[in-house]
Amino acid sequence: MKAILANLAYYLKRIVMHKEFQVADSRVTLRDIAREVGVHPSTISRALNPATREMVTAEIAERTLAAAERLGYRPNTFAQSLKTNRSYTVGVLVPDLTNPVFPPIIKGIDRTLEEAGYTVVVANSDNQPDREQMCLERMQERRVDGLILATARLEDPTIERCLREKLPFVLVNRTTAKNDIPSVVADETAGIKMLVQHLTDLGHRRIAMVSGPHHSSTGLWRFEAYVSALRDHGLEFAPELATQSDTFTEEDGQLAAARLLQSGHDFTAIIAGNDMIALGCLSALKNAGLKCPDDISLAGFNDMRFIDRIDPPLTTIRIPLEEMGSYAARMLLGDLNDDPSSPQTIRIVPRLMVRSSTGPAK
Amino acid sequence: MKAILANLAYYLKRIVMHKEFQVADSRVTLRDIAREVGVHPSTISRALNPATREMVTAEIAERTLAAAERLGYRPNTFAQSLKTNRSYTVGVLVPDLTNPVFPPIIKGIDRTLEEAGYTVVVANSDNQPDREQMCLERMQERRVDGLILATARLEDPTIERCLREKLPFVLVNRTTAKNDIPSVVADETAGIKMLVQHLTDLGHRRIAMVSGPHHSSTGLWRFEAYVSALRDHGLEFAPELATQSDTFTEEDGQLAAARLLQSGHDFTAIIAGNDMIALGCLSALKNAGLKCPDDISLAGFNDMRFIDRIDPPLTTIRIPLEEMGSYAARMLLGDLNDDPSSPQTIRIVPRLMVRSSTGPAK
DNA sequence: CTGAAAGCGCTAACAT
DNA sequence: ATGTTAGCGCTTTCAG
Repeated sequence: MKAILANLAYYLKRIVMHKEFQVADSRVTLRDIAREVGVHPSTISRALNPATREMVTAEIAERTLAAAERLGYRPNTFAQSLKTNRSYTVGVLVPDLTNPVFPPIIKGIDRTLEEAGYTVVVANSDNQPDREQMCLERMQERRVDGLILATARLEDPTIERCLREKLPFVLVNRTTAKNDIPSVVADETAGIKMLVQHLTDLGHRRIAMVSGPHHSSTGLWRFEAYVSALRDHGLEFAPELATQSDTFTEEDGQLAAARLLQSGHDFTAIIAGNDMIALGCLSALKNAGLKCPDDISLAGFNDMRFIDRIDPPLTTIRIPLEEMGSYAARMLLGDLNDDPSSPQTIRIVPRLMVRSSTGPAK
Repeated sequence: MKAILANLAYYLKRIVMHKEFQVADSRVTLRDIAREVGVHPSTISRALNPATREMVTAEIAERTLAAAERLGYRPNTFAQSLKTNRSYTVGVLVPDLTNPVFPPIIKGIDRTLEEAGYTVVVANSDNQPDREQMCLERMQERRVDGLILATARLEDPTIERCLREKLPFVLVNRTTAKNDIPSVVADETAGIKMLVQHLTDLGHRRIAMVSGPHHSSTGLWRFEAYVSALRDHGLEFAPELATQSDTFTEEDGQLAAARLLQSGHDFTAIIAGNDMIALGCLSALKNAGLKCPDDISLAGFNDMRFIDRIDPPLTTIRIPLEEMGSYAARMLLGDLNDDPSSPQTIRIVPRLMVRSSTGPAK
């Protein structure tokens, strides 16, 4: 009796659906396959899941797979997630998608995570801390299994929150002051050293810096590396030659460089906090009637796309961005699977790219 | 093959899923709030949903909201989606995230959809049709409510499939041959006309074109617009001056431009299918020992980021990319809400950006 | 090896 | 206005 009612309900459902969706959404469920194969839905579930497939007869497994294929079965991820409490979704938070540094990182993350069966959800914070929190909130609502943050500041409330809420997460590109969170970053010190070496080789002795904001690791550490690299070369650190850009953007880079130029101090080279800031420096130099590299040499950091096509092609430090993203993804996967061998931090060694924006000191 | 790939992803997922997972997730449910407030869970559900809030007493609504806040309640989207069959997720398919054209489009989409309560999932097809199908399959597994495709070719199996499966979707940037699908694209004809006008104003009579691949609307239509714009100016279309780049990349653009140059035909200007191809043309010109714009003028299309910083700054056609994305998102929202007033197609009028890559004809 | 049954957290039709 | 009830589709004990 019960079974009859159940069947009746089923057919009624089909009829209604036929009308509403016009076979649009062939919502095939386990039960449909079960009916086809002539076994219980839970058996179908077992047959479909490779991890439990051995529990069923080879013959049933085969017929199940065939029927699933034939009917165009697609597991309902909501039901799966509701049951297992796993979303197979990872959130990625970036400060600005239109900054060419991030797309390759995302690509690397996506590739690696996709292979592991995860879906990536990218969110743009537009460099605004409150938007960042909003994004995080949404990710939590979406019940992401983990997060990859490319937005880290040295003191970072978003990270504090992830820690507090015990969300598995890793950092990429930037890290925190304590650097105690799994992260994949470039070896900033090594990169800056290469740059200083390159410039001193060209005869530069008065090297200025327009660093990124010191609330981010890439801002502060590159600055500190600059100071110590100068010392290594027996050059004195002159505070008046060090300026800080408020953000990693062309605009603020230009402003900072303009301040530096207006100060009247002399120098023959500038190291910029990254390529974006370098672009700003270039504008400032142009406005001041200075030629690069004839009057002032200029170097950047990141080797972002197209930076070799600008005028003049920029000498910079290449970071394997896609690889960095891929590492971060693997690290997070290690986290999610409680793999203790997963490293706590990776520091990628960068490479000097010499181009035309640096030349002999005047 | 398609099915095998789809299944593979599924299996991989399942294997990992087998592992245990313990999260310190403060899983507050409706029942917890119900207990606090002293009413039935369904009342809480009604109080929490703005659309049904009027069904409950103001006092209970208030206490519910307070309790939800206090307990840190977060609705379980899986349960909601399972019940309502709505995921509030939209998929966006792009051919290449590292092409600077797409991030602004995505940004516009994201912004608009986020406001409407949707989450955006971006997938990268890397210009590979089979990867595109895989991405689509994943999106369907994720049960996206709709799709925005930036990958359209004139004849497009992915689009055919969306149509067949009755997935709500719109196109952005590119469209299909029949152009019968809701889409937001630039007015390619108007853009090319501006370019031809600009070049003829500068005295150019022999204008070549390195178009994008003719299997995409942006490739073919810009080419056709070029032919007809020449006619409008009383210039004869010379087939030997028209080359096609296999893809919208620097590399293929360079190859195509090199072919054009080696052909020995003379011309004084090149219109490139887009800015990426223009970059390739620039390389080809350089390799041929030709100076731009002194020997040959060059123009692109899209006005992508940084194209004004290259050497020489490129004359091109500006498309409001973020706006385009935003329009596409609104269009899809109209679709999802069965809004009949939602337009079927939007053609955005672009703007000529004159820079230094174009000059008087020799 | 397979079936039965429970239930993940939520919504919505129905009942009061 | 609120409670009751019945699932959404799946996984996973527990029986047999």
